[in-house]
Amino acid sequence: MSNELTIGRVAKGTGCNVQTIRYYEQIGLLPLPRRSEGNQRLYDDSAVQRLSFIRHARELGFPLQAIRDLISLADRPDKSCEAADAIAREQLEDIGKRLQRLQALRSELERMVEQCKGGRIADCRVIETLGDHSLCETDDHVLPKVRP
Amino acid sequence: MSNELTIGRVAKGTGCNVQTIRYYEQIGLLPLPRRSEGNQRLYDDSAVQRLSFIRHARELGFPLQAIRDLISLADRPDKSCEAADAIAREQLEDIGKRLQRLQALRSELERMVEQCKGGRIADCRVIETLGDHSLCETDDHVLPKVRP
DNA sequence: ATACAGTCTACAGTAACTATAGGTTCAAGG
DNA sequence: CCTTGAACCTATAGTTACTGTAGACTGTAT
Repeated sequence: MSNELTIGRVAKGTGCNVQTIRYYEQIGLLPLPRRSEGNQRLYDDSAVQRLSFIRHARELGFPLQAIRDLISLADRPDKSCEAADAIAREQLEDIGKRLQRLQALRSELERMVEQCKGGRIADCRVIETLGDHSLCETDDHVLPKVRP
Repeated sequence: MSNELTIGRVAKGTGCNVQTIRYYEQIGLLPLPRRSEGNQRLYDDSAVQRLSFIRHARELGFPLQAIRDLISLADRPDKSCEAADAIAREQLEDIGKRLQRLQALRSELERMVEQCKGGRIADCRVIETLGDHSLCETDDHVLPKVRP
């Protein structure tokens, strides 16, 4: 069965909203879908998957340019190995930092929730946890490469 | 040592840029700092820490509203425990999902980089990795899919 | 046949910055 | 002191990534 879906079904299926899907098409992040007789967009499963990917990556805080890079890895398996490697490594570095900060924040929130069970919040250290610079790459706090 | 810093020093120290600091002040995310004779902002260490927190939380993809909530936890340790607990739990749930997705994506990128080392072109499954909805608990919008 | 929900394009509005213009402050060198 | 230039000030415009609205068209269920 070739499930062809309308934009509304795709939106429901991916958690994106309809306008966002059209926006992604407009900026070239999604390929132009085929249209029905009456000019309505019709999508297949690959579009649904790509859109899910974009949405999840955006939720993780990746900018659209990083997502474009990631997609290019998938779209161009014929790309030079060094180029793909460079993109993957750059993203990996960023992901490593995100993971560390998220884990630190989780620990801190877990500790708070645990204390809450006891009936009161003794001292809240969320700010300190995320205010800590120890996971930053350099001392002078250079912005990540995804933001040029 | 209660050193007073100019906005530029704070910007360097936190990795934010100067305009962003003024913007956060404008929208009430940062308290109004005291001013010098010549009307220039002067910050103390607590402002630096709060700003670092905001920056890291933003990098992790939290919207300013969630950050406001988190800050309110730190600012009012006398707040009702249920309210604080609710905010913390909500963020925790979100963080758990982010962590799983990031870890999945990292594994996939690591696998690709590993294949690259071997000199051959990796088959890329980044899209599938993050396209997967299995970590979405709000699966009611996910369309029927054949899964073993 | 007729509702009416869903889709279309085009454009305006929002969130969270980011950059620019045009002027003021301040610390360092002459 | 006086100058000079970097850093600061306010105000405003531009950017990214959406989100909402208006007014017309399509598709389907009674």
